[in-house]
Amino acid sequence: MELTQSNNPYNEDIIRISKFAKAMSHPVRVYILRKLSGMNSCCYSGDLVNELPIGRSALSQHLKELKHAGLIQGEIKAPYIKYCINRENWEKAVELCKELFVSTRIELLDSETAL
Amino acid sequence: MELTQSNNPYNEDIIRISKFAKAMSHPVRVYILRKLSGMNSCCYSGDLVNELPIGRSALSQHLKELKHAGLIQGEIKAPYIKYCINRENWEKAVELCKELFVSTRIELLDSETAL
DNA sequence: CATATAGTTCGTAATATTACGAACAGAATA
DNA sequence: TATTCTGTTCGTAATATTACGAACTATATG
Repeated sequence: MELTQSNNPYNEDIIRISKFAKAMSHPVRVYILRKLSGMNSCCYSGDLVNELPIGRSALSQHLKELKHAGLIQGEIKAPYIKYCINRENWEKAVELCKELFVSTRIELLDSETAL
Repeated sequence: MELTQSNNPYNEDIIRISKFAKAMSHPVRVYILRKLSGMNSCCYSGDLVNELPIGRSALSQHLKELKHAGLIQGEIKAPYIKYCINRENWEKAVELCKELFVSTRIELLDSETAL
């Protein structure tokens, strides 16, 4: 099958979901997102280096990738950089997941009410 | 930091989420999962080859990856193979996402009620 | 049995991911 | 100003991902 403008089967949502998933496809990045996704949570690169078995440069690359994916943002608090979730894009990701899981929405709601 | 048995920061959930995300990190695989995740939905490899700009062998690799991740399963209906979602693992993935998005649960519920 | 059909596996090549240490940039501090 | 601290970028190497076509397996069909 030939890919043209008119018959592109990968719509905007599919591309967004795959990019979001790619950003979350490494344990280090999931760890960071989990840490940051709590209400008002933030952290510094140094915190992560102490918690994780990874070097500073590799960690910096992971942070860069999460920034590039729009999922986190860094605020300079010299000499540190304070990282936190990019709420707008994070909620967009939540939306996309919700849409994908729409067929299992019944189960989702069941477990929500059980909380 | 050294990684030992006792201080492994990547727990089971983190590993599972990253593996699930990896399985969803390519547009072809998101397309397949979206197609199959609807109630009682299924498809054949031939359907996908006709819908997507990808060869049979590459598609087969993507299907293999989704199978390996436990997200889909194939049932032989010779000469075809009928693919569908592996509901058990799919719902586990929903659980993990829900847990990750727990901090944005308020927004999630808001949009649920709006449906 | 010969052939066609559906799909997988293999071999290969191009590109992407991941990690490390060294070198670097910028700000705080002695 | 020299030094220290935090974090990024660069260069490099190992490994993983992705795609293709050819060859293969298995089943259905003439």
